[in-house]
Amino acid sequence: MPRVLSSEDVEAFRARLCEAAQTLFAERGIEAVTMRELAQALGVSPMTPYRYFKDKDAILAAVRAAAFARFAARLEAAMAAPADPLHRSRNAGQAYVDFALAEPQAYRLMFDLNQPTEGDYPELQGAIVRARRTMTVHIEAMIEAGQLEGDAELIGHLFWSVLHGMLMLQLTGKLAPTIDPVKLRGLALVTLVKGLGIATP
Amino acid sequence: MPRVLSSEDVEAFRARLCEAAQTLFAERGIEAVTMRELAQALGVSPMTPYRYFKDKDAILAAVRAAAFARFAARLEAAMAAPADPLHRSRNAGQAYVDFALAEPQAYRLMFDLNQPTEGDYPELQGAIVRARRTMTVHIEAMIEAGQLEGDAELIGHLFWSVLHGMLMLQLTGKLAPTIDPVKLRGLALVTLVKGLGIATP
DNA sequence: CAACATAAATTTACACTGTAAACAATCGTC
DNA sequence: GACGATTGTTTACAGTGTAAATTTATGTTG
Repeated sequence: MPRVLSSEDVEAFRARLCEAAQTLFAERGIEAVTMRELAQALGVSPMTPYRYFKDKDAILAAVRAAAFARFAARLEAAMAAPADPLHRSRNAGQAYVDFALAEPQAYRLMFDLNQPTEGDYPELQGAIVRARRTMTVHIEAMIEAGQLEGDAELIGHLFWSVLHGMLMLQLTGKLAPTIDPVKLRGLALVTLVKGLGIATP
Repeated sequence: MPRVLSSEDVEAFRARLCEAAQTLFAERGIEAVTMRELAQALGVSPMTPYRYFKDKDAILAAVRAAAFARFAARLEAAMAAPADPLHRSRNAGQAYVDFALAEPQAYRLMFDLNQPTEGDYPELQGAIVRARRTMTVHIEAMIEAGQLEGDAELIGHLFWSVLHGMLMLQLTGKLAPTIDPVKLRGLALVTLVKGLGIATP
């Protein structure tokens, strides 16, 4: 117990806690994880996390922010390959789906309606803004390349809505048993490409 | 306290409880409502609801089923007016949005990722199946009318995904401040109509 | 009609949750 | 070397969902 904690130590503990929380969430489900479990996973007494986070909601917000950061990083990585805007667009969509299906609990938490609004957590808000910008960047590129016309931000939100809607219906088990999610995503893609008038080579 | 309860009485109590739950959910938010509050709202002791529902999840499932039933009824009503299939389609989409925005807490509960899967609650499952069928019926009508080609169920799920995705992003506050939800829905409509090749008069 | 059996409702009790408040232990500073 | 502040722990509490025991009230029966 050092008398004073460097801000690096504080940040390190927070990171360790978020990591442990994320792991436990993925294992046992989010709502099944308790404060005491979390503390025990860090080998620390039940009240210690409260020295580093105001309350449980603050922990969830930090985990959400980390998830959005990973998410944005994946999208950016998927668009780093030097391809034409249309292909980058496809890669981004695929990365979006891959992330949601690889880390469903994280995706759940990111878009959980029961979580408090992000307004109270600046770090989380920043992560969301970054992810959102990442999603519109390639639309702007397509517009600049003359492959598409319209409001980039609005079109980006349309793509986002379609992806999010399909994934949520799938993750909540609302799709009919006869519906193949892959086919659905294929239909969505060709419909959007045609409907928006995106120029295909 | 009659000695034996007719099944009508049982059903009546369940209905009263669901109604009270729905009201409290809309007022104070879903997760803030407790079993004891619910019982008190019915003028009954805290354990009495357990005579009519196995546990809290069963109550939530019943409320969800009722919400899906109201939802399906709204959609059906919106499509009852004798218009051509395309207009009925528009009306259905509008009714979908109106319902979600008029009863956001109900819509939240219906598509809450934290709720147990509907497999354990046959009544709920039936309500969902009915709502889903309602959503594909007008697509089939358009195909039969020669205004559209393709798999009706798949296309229905695409419409559903777009509506659900836009609404969830809006309800979770994930839309950028510069995005007007009405504009977004307008763009979605014209894009789907054009992308799917729906014949417009 | 009185006594009982039984189903409905209540009361009590318990394990568990998040967290506030009091407490103990440890280190840099004078 | 003693002090004061800060970290971590212990204790305590109100509130949750719900299991078990208990009471209450009624339809049936001797």
